[in-house]
Amino acid sequence: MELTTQEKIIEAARNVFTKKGYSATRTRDIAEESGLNLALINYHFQSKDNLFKIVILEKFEVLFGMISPILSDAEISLEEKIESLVSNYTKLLLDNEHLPIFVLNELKSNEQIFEKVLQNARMLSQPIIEKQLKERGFKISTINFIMNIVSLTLFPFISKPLFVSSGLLKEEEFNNFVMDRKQHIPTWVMNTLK
Amino acid sequence: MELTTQEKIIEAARNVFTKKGYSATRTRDIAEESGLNLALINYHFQSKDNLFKIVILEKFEVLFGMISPILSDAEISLEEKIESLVSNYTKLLLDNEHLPIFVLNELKSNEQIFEKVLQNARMLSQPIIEKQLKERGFKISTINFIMNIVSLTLFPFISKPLFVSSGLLKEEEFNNFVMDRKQHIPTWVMNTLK
DNA sequence: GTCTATACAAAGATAGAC
DNA sequence: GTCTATCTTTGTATAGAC
Repeated sequence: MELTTQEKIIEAARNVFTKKGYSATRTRDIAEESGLNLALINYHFQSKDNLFKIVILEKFEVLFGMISPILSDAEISLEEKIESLVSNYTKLLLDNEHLPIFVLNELKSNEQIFEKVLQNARMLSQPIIEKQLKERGFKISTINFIMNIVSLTLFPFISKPLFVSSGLLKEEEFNNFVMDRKQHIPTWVMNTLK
Repeated sequence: MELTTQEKIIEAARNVFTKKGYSATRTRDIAEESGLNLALINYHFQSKDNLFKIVILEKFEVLFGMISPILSDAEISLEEKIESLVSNYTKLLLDNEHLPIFVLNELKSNEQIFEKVLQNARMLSQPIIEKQLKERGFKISTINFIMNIVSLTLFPFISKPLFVSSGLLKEEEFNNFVMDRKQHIPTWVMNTLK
């Protein structure tokens, strides 16, 4: 548990940025959270912006890096792909509730930051999925197939504050709610293919 | 087209807040956008915070106000309810792309602001839906039913920057993409009920 | 009601001692 | 590498002239 100063700053930045977003985060918050002096942030990372880029690219990778390896593996069946995605995302987001809205919100206003990552084109075209859908005689487009899986899995986390505040869902029921959905989503998605 | 100064400020505030969020918005941006003097914002609305509350509550109402009237109407069948929600949302969001991520992101950090609105409990419990689902012998819970409709409809707009940047979807195809989904979502949702 | 000018506070960045 | 103190910029709010 011997973190260097740089690692301490990054770890604190992860917490604060993810919770409050770029603009609402003050470098002073990060200094406090890390227990370090304010000046050290600029000493090690030059600017708030630099530090933010490191954090957001890392979070982006965590959130969307898993999609392509799973989808593009020809050895994995459609059913297993859905199960794997839903299961991995549910697990990830139960531990990182703010992650999707953070990344998607910042992506909206900072598309240029992500260009480099996205140029690696990890998500670009999914010929394997297309082939698997075709072989089974399913008419749905690849993009709709992916969109449906991700929508049904991620959106509950994004809209949690809404459903909780409205009383439709209780805070303490939420974990059970998404764990229950994890079981159903594969069936639901397969039913959209017929 | 004779807008009062107050209306001009609110209109400008709507644009800037929705696009950039609360923290990233400077009152100077709103003054510029409205073509009015900076001092007028405080004269008419006392503070940035006050102005923001007006805008966010209004947007919240626009975004989620339509759900309950549709769902709680016993005269509307399940199929028609889904079609109506999907259709209304698609239309609304095609003209207000930033709306859902804006509201959901701010809701995350400002739940207290919405308490008053949510206490009206327009979404609180949906006995009609429950009855309709039961009558038809569908086993799905009310909350999953609502969540699925909203997820499949709203998430594409929230994740648009991601899919566009990744190349999976082209900017100019997006409108057609969601219009096409509008046709399919009712069928998909009905298939989750069986 | 509206504007100019400015006060005041907060936040990012840096200089220089240790 | 780290800290204290400080500079500069930016953002919110207000005073006072018109």
